[in-house]
Amino acid sequence: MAVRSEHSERAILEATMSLLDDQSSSKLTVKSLSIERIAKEAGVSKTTIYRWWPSKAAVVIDTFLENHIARTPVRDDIPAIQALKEHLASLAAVYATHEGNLVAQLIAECQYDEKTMQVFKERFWAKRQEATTNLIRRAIEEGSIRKGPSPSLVAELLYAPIYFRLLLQNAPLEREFAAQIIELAFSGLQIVENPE
Amino acid sequence: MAVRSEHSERAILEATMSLLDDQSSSKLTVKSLSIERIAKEAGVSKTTIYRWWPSKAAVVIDTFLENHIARTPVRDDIPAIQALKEHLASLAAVYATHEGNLVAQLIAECQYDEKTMQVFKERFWAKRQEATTNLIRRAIEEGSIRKGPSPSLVAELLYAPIYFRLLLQNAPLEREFAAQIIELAFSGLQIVENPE
Amino acid sequence: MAVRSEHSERAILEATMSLLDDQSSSKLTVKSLSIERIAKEAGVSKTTIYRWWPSKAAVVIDTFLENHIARTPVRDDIPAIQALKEHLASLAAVYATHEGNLVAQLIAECQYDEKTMQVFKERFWAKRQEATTNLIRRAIEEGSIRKGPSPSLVAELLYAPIYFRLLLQNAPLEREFAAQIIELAFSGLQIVENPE
Amino acid sequence: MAVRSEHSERAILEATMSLLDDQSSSKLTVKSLSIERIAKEAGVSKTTIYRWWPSKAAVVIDTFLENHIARTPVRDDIPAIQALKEHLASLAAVYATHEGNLVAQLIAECQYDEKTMQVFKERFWAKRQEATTNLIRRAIEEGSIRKGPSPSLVAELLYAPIYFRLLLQNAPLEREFAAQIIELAFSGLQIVENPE
DNA sequence: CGATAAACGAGACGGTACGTCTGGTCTTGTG
DNA sequence: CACAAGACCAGACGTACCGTCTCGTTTATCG
Repeated sequence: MAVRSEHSERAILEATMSLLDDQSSSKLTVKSLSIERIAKEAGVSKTTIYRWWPSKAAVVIDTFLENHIARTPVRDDIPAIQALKEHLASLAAVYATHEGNLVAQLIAECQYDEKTMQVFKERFWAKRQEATTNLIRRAIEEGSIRKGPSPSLVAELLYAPIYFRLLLQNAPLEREFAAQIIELAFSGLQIVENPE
Repeated sequence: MAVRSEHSERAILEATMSLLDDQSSSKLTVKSLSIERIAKEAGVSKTTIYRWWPSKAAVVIDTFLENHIARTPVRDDIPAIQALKEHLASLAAVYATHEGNLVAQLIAECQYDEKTMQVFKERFWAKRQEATTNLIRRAIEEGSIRKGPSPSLVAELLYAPIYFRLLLQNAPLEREFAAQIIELAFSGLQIVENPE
Repeated sequence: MAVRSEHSERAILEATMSLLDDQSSSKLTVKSLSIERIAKEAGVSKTTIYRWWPSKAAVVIDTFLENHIARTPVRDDIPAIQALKEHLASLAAVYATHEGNLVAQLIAECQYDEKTMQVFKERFWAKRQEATTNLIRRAIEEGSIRKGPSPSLVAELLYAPIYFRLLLQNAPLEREFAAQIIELAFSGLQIVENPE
Repeated sequence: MAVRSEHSERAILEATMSLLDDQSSSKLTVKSLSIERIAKEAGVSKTTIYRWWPSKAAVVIDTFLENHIARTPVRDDIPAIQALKEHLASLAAVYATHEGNLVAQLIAECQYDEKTMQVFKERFWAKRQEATTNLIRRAIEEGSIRKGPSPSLVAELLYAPIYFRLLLQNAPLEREFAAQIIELAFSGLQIVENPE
């Protein structure tokens, strides 16, 4: 009834991170990150990795996702509307880097494997969704967003374009994109009757 | 001066489609679809596939993407606002089926390979983007959307949530989702000053 | 620290032998013996073969060459001259069969690949050359061959015609051919002055 | 009723020769000389080659074999014994070069294909055998070789060692080797009883 | 001379095998 | 007795040639 070796775990996560960073420069991908490479780099046997993680993606998630969440926080010490703007802008900024690639590839990995999708949703999306929905709810309470629309729907309307660009690459992800989205979503598309 | 064999091409596309459909039920993926299998199924040599398609993804794109575009048309014989609603609703409906899975996996494949992304954008996205941007432009001209915002930005705001749900699966894709998005985007999030 | 699987090795050698024998009848060749076929026949993955043998020829050598050496022995329990005669005769006899074909094809294979030649020389020729040179040396010591000529040169003079016929097929290899060669080589071509 | 295009034939033979010479330096082989490559190099279609030659080896034979025969002639304007010595020495010299490699590889090719062997024997060996047997016969008539042994057997005894070294590479082929063989074959291995 | 039949270049085709790679499982011996 | 080391099966990868097979397009007699 031996127990997970702390040393091995650390070695594996560190090796994974180091490989992902090496690849940062040379434009390589999560796909090119094999369990064999991680094992070799970590000085650990493949068996050990397979024993504790169900898939390569799970290792990657453990390696950097929490980190990623920390780097794009949803602040609750400032007005909600401001927190929203900052958060979206920081998302756009971070996703424009190699880290964005990793997230995109992680999402890609999820399309192929139900279990990975599950893990991804539990470890990443659940937290995000909760935080952002709360943020919108707060914005409504603070009077920055009108009452009525469901907070989670609003969250989707605002967040989706960021991920859309991340994954479809129809245009580069820039900081201003976040502001444009917010502005457009706030003012709406409807023609407003001339009130004069 | 020989020329592409129509027979082979048809066999390849049909075999691919048949494999993708078989896999529909058994929950297999584009990833598990190998060129060798397509070749065998089509009674064709691998060489022939490699001669005409640069990658597995390209075959898949040829197999069903045009079809997919045809099945979710952007009509120009009806008012733009109505065409927009119908188009988004049909997208949501189609992406709720196995076909949605295929598109999602295709987008996933693109995250791993620059060339595939290129092909995907040329064969799929370019058409879509043009059609939808034109649609928004027409809606503005027809007076259904206020002047001002860039048509392509509007298109992104409206389309993104559909793909967001397709890829992140944070909630099921339903027909009504399209309507909700449109309604929200039109009315906007801003608190409107009391006009009277 | 795992180690070569005895089971796999045996399976591979047996499969190879069986394929070579099947081909014996239908006049097929070492060339038509692919690594893929051996792997399939042996129920083994290609990787395993490539792991332990550098080339197809190396597998074939391991499969039958030692056997071949054993079947055409150089005896040291009888007078050297007699051992020589028997050995050459048995060589001629064996090379007249399918086994001769295999040896010829192995030598052919060597012409195309330096490494294969190396392996062949180490595993086959080194042993043969040593044994035959020693045999000649013993014959000299026993007074059956005159002192003077280098034993290895003598060995070449006697052996070469056998391989010559094996490879050039200018005439069938028959048992008597060995005796003819020996007789001719012993008596020499020189005109001997009448001594009376 | 068109007829073999002289231009194509020349182009094919020249392309083959050029490829063989290119490969001379980089230690490549007849095996690596594909019909496709010859066709491309010659600016000719594969069909044309297949129409006139039954195999790659046949092309190679046409390309350089006659040339090779011309370069190692059996002279009949000098005493047979001297012609013999010169011929064997020139064989050894030529076979020590890249040309030797080509001959060796041609002989190798013959081991795999009955038809190629046939062509090789007709185009190369028949001529050689006739010439050399005649040479020995002449040597006997001139009194340089004792009467008795069959001329063709003598020819084999003398020639075989050259080809033996060419194909087995147990030692380098040097000019002196020819002389050593002749000397040994002439003096014989027998112990000569003290005559006086 | 104009018809016609062959030889031609081009190159697509179904195949076979190559040698490499990765994934995930199984085995062995060591600390 | 958990682990590293790594052998194992499986099977896809993309490439190279094979020999066969249309395709039009020259050529070059021969009727």
